[in-house]
Amino acid sequence: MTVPTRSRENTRARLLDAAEQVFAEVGLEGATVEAVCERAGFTRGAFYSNFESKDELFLTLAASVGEARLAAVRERVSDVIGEQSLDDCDPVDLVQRIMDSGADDRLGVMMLSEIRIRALRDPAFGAAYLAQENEMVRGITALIQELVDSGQITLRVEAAEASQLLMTVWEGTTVRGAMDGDDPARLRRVGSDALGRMVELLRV
Amino acid sequence: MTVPTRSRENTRARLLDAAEQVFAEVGLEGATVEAVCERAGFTRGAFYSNFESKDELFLTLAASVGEARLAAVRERVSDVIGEQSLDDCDPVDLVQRIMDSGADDRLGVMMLSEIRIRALRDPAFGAAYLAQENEMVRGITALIQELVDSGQITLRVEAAEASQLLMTVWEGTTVRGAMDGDDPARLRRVGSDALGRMVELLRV
DNA sequence: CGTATTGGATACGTAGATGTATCGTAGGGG
DNA sequence: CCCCTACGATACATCTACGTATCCAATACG
Repeated sequence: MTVPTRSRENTRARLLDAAEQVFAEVGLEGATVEAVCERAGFTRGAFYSNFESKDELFLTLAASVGEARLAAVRERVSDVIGEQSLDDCDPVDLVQRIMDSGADDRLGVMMLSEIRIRALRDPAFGAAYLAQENEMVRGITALIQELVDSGQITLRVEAAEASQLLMTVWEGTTVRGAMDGDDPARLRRVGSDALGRMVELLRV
Repeated sequence: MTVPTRSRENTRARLLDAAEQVFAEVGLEGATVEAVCERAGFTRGAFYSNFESKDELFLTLAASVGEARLAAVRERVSDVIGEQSLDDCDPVDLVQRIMDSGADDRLGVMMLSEIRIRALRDPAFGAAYLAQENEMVRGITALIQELVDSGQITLRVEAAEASQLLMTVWEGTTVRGAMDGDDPARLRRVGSDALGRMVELLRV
């Protein structure tokens, strides 16, 4: 085929993977292009052949991570909604299944924090980030609304507000959890627990 | 007095102030020592005469910011508790008064984010940060417990858990608010509103 | 097969940030 | 009133990261 075999796409992917780790570990500003290349097993030559600058790399990576998160949530939501028996499921369990593994490992949390801090500083980027997150919330809202409509659960607030709160609590708890321990299992647990308790609060 | 008059303390304070702004704006790694000095109206000579490195400056600043936050919450809590008429106050209002202005301007949010990300990466620092935040939560818990004991309010969860949730929601909402608009008034509003709704959820 | 093209490596020049070593000066102590 | 100390400025050497320009090799294609 006309597609390059010493695959450009593959190189880009490896660079993006490496960048995700490095950015998470030392932060965007702290990361050097060379460090990213080294981890990916390339030299800076390869990098500048594929990206214009560290910033472009970050933007690309952030978009990729964001889309992956969004896609994951969408898939999970439609999975759950698709299940014929929406009735005999524990709502707490449902919400946990949706959010779990959004970014449940330490590095994921760090990378997300890095993205958020950039979103705070750069208005355009921030708008994009918020738009994406709103999409996630909409997805979850749809699911919750489904539960409400089917009489599975009765809420004390609107579905939209509930999902927004769940999202916020999940994010905050995950970050907090990542701060005092590496254990990924415990990290996941902490997030799930918080969500569960939050759901209980939201129910009538 | 034996205390230097071209006041060392004053210089340190000015440098810390400048650092807070610069760190918030461009991040810890992105900030240059020279930028901090320039904003403070000094040269790097003054800096290295007062601090060992940028990192030591950050640590000092973070400690200072943290202590200020903690002190503010403590003071507000004891103010509120001290008020003879704890009975005719709106609980929602109380909570809002406590948390409001913890870090309600854009720069404050950014600086806090910077501190949090460092807390994520540096275990020792993270432990210190969490300890401080737990102290804040304890203070708020005390206040809430007071309200519960006096029969002013009945909660669906324990006071400790309630205050932890309030803290999390407030932090998350503030960050989110800072992302899509500068307006400090609106920012404060957004935070307060979220707290208000959360309090309603927590009540029986 | 040989050749052109493309992906990646090497090498180099440059800019900016760091930290130190030295100097000048303002204020307090004798 | 003068000196001496401490604080901050200036000057300098170094180092790291960046980006570009050039070179080498592998692969697609005739």
